[in-house]
Amino acid sequence: MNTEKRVRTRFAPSPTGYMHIGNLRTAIYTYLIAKKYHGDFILRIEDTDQGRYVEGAVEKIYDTLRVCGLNWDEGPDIGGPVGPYVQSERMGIFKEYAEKLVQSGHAYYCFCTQERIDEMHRQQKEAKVSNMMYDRHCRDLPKEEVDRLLAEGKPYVIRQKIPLEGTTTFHDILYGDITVENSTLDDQILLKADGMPTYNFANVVDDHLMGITHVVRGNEYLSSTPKYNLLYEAFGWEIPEYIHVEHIMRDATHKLSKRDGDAYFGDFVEKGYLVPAIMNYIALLGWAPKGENEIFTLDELVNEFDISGLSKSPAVFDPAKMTAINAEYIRRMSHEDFKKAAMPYIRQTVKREDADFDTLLEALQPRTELLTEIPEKVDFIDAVPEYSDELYFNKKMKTNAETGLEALKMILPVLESVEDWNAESVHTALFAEIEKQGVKNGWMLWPLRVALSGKAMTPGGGVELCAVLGKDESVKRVKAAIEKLTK
RNA sequence: GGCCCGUUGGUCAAGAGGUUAAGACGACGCCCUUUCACGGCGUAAUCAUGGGUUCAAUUCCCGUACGGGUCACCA
Repeated sequence: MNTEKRVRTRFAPSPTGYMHIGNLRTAIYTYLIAKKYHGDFILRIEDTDQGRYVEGAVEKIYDTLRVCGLNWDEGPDIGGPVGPYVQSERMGIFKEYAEKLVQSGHAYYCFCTQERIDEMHRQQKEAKVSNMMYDRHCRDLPKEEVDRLLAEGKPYVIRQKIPLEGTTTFHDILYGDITVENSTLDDQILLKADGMPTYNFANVVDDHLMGITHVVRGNEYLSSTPKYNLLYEAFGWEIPEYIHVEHIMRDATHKLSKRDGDAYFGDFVEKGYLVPAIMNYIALLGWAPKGENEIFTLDELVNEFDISGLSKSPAVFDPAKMTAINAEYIRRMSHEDFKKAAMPYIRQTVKREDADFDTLLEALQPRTELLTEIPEKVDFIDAVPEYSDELYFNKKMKTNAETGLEALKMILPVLESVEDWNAESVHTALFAEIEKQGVKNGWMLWPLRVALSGKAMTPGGGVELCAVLGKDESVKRVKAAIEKLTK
């Protein structure tokens, strides 16, 4: 990769809705390349399609990029030396450059009506034309004719005049040289009838004017890149380095989709994924680090990232792997951070104030993969849910409702006798009793867990639950369980 | 359909003309453990396919299959 010049990359989304996860990944790679080489990361809004503009979408882009820590050095909101950074505010520029191209013979006015184009497409389809392109009807209109139509005020577009013969080769850092026959390239529209540029044109002009050195974008642009190169050549501009990244798939044949609720950044935040974990995982989808570590903060990624680790084939999104990474992030949180993150979820099902939340959080943290699992995990704290006596049966512990009753009757006086109530004192007292009775730990503690929680799986065992619930509540629950089993 | 791109375990993937073909997630098993986890240890599982080139190919070349992308006054 050529880094002689100051590296400048850009993320150029269209304000057409929410932030797609694939788009976000492109933003991450784009950011990383800029930062890795101490260059500039630029945000540009490509809103040249007046019809697709979505209210609030620009703010959504800002918000997402910000919470992800992908801070831009130049952009619509903060300005910069080569603004404006919103394409609709640059209309005059594009028209001027399109006309330059007409003058130099690399583009031409086209007065074809939409009806004529539609009819042409219809006929091409009927004739089963394999490569449907504009038929170049206006390509060689005499100058006088063009001037006359222009003077009449006839609507027009400006099309790129692709060479009829020869080939065009472009270079991609990942894919190497790619060559195509010019005869397969369409005389694409550069300037639309409404005076707005197409993406294909605006993109080239802006990337040049903004001094972009490395163009990072989705692989769907691979096939139009030869046309971009022809444009750069027509202008006599230096061609940037291209890095096309493959798509993220739901499975081998489908892209992530809106319908499955797995396409947007916000979907995952809602599902309880931590933002750094999402970033970490999607960075890994289509890119492999050199070493064996897989957990990286954004800053660490800046150092670790290397273009050579990018993949040329599509990657299937694996929710299980992202969950595992999320769990790793949760485990690595400090107690305080976890508390801050988890309490709102605990509060969804726990209203009481007198529980020992620190003990609960300690038990919860290594058992939590997704924050959204928490409410269900702690929903027994306010009150024991309805449960079946079957729960007392545990093959490994050799317990059942009968032995459970026996154990709980032993436990009750022990708990009542504990003075200074905490996990340690309860543990000491209970284990003394276990030894005294000569029973297995589980024989005594499994029923305690059930009695306290009405669940087979809880954050922590009987001892921790005692500590969490407090003496009065624990004793009360054990008594209630004895009563329930006695009936 | 034309053109372009791709194909290493279930998934993400490293890798190199000669390797026991990494690692992670997942699965399974064992250990630890008062459950579930966490942690530890281990097992199974991969070079799409047919031809070349070569002493040697999963690695290089060609074809085939499969998959993806693109063929808009959308980006």
